[in-house]
Amino acid sequence: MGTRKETQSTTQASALSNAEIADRLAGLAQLLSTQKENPYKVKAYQRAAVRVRLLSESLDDLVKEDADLTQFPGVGEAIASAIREIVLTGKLRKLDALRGQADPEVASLTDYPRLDPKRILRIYKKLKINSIEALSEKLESGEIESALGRRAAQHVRQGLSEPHVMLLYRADALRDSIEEFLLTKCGAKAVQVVGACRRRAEVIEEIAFVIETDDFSSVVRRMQHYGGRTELLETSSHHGVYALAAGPTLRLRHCSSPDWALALIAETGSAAHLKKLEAVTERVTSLFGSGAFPTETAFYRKFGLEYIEPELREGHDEIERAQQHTLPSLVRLKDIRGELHAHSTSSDGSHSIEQMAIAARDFGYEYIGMTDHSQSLKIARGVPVADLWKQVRAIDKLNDNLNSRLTGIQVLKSAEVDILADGTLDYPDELLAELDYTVCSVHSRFGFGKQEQTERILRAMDNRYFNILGHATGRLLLKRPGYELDVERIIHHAKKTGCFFEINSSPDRLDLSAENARLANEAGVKIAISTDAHSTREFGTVRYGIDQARRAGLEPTSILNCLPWPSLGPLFRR
DNA sequence: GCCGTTTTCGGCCCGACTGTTTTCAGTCG
Repeated sequence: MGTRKETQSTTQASALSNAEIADRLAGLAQLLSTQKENPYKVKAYQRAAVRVRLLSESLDDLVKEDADLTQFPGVGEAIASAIREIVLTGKLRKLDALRGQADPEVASLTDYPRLDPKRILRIYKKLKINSIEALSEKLESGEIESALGRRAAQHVRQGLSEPHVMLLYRADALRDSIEEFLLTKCGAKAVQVVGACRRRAEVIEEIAFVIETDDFSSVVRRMQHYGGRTELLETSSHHGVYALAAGPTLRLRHCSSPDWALALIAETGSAAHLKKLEAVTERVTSLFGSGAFPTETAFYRKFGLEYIEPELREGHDEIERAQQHTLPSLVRLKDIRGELHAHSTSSDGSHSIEQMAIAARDFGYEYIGMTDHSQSLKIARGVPVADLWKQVRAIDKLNDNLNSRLTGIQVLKSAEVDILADGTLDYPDELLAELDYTVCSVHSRFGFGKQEQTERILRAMDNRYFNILGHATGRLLLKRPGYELDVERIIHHAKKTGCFFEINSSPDRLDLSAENARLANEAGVKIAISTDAHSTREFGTVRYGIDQARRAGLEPTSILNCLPWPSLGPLFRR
C-alpha cells in the first residue's frame, strides 16, 4: 500500500507546492472536526483544501507577490491568512497547537488528510487499536470490512493510499488548465490531448498530451512549476511523466509537426487497440519521419481502414469493422432532440417546470420530460399522488401557454417512479396511465442479493406502465459499486416486454456503462441519453452520456431521444 | 469560515429507513 509521506519536513529549501498547502488546510479541518467546532467551518477548510490542490498557479509565488488570495472561490480572509502563514513561515500555528493538544492517535491522522477522524476513532474503538499501522493491518486482514462493513473499509483504503484516478469531467477541467499552462507558461506551440481522455474513458489514470515545441526540455522543466511544484517522475528527449497532485499522472509526448497525426494515432488508442491495429498496419512509430500522413484519416486510408473515432479505439471489434467499412456512425450532440429525465422544484430540483422547459428549449431541445421523484422517496421530496395529479393538469396548461407564448418546446408528463422492494411501482396504475411515459428506478434496498434484485426489476418491467429503467445498476463511480444484477437477464426481459434503458449522464453515474449499453444495443433495446438534470444548468452534461454512448458504438437510430416526440411517444405505449 | 439576483447576517439540503455497530450512524437523491 502506498502511504502518504510526511511532507512538512522535506521542503524547507524549495517553494511549497499547492498540494502541501492543501494538506495542511485539510489537516486543520480534520482536527477541528474532532472538536466541538462549527461543522461549516470544518467544511470551509476542506473545501478550500480541495480547491487549492487544483490550482495551476503557484500559491507560494502569489503570496510572495502579495497577491489577493480571496480571488479564489472558497478562500476568504481567514483562510487567505492561513495560506500566507504557511508559505511565509512554513507552519500553521493553529494546526500545530491543535496537534499538540490532541491525543497522539488523533494527531497522527493529519498525515492522512482524507481520513475522517470520527470514523477512524470508531474503528479504533471497535477493533481496540490506536495507530495507523494497526489500521492498515486490519484493513489488509479484512477485519475492518467484516466488523464495520465495506464502506468503512473503502474509506480507510482511500484514505491511506494516494489517489491516482479521477472522474472524466474533473479530468477535463484539469486538462483545460494544463493545456493553458503548457501554451502560456511553458512555450508549447500546439497541444492535443490524447490517451484515455480523448477516448472519453469514464475514469482517468493518466492525462496525456502530444506537444509541438521548439524546446521540449524547457517545456519539461517549466511544467514542474505547475501547481507550485509538480514532481517529474521520468523524462527523455521526447517525453516527460509527472505525478499530478490531483491524482492522475501527466504524460507529455514531444512531436514535430509532420508526425503529428501519427503521434495522435500512437498515443490515443488503448494497448489492446494498438496491438490489433499494428497487426494490420505497420508499427506506427516506425513511420515517424516519413511525412506521408497529414491527417489520421490519411493514415487509416493508406491501410484500407475507415477513420476510427477515438471513443472506439479500445480493441473490441473496431479494426475488423474499419476494414469492412461497417463502423457505426456514432451519435452526436446535434442528434439529440429532447431530454427524458429531469427534475423540478416539485421534488428535489432547483428550478420550476417552466424554467426547466425554457432552458431546455434554449439548449435546442424539442421536448423535455419532467420526471420528479415519486412519493416514497422522502429525502428527495417525492411527489404525493394528489400532487402528481395536479402536476399532470398543470403541464397540460403549461403546454398550451408555452405553445402560444414560446413556441418550440413540449413538456412531457412523466415521473421517476421508484421500484419498490417488492417490484411494484410507487404510483397506482390509474395515475401512471395519465403520464406520457415513465422512468423507473431503484433507490432503496441496494443490499439485496443478485437474484432478488434482478427479479425485483423484472417484476417492475412487467407493469405495462414501465418504460425506461433509470440508472440501471445504481453505481457511483469511485464511490459505490452498483447493486448486484443479472444485467443480461434484464436486457432480455426488456426486449421481451418493450422496456428501455437510459444512459444517465451524471458524470459519477454513467450508468449504463459502455459495456452494458453495448449489450443492450446488440439485443435491440433502445436507450435514452438522459442528464437527470436537477437545474437549468445541467443539460450540458449530456455530453458525458453521449461520450458513453459513442464508446458503446451507438448510432442515433439506437437512441430514444434522437426521435421526435410523435415517433417516440408510441414506443412507450405497451 | 464562506458567501451574496434572499448581499454584511443567516444560510450552509434533509428525513425516513435500515441494520446491526443495540441506540444511533450510515444511507438513499
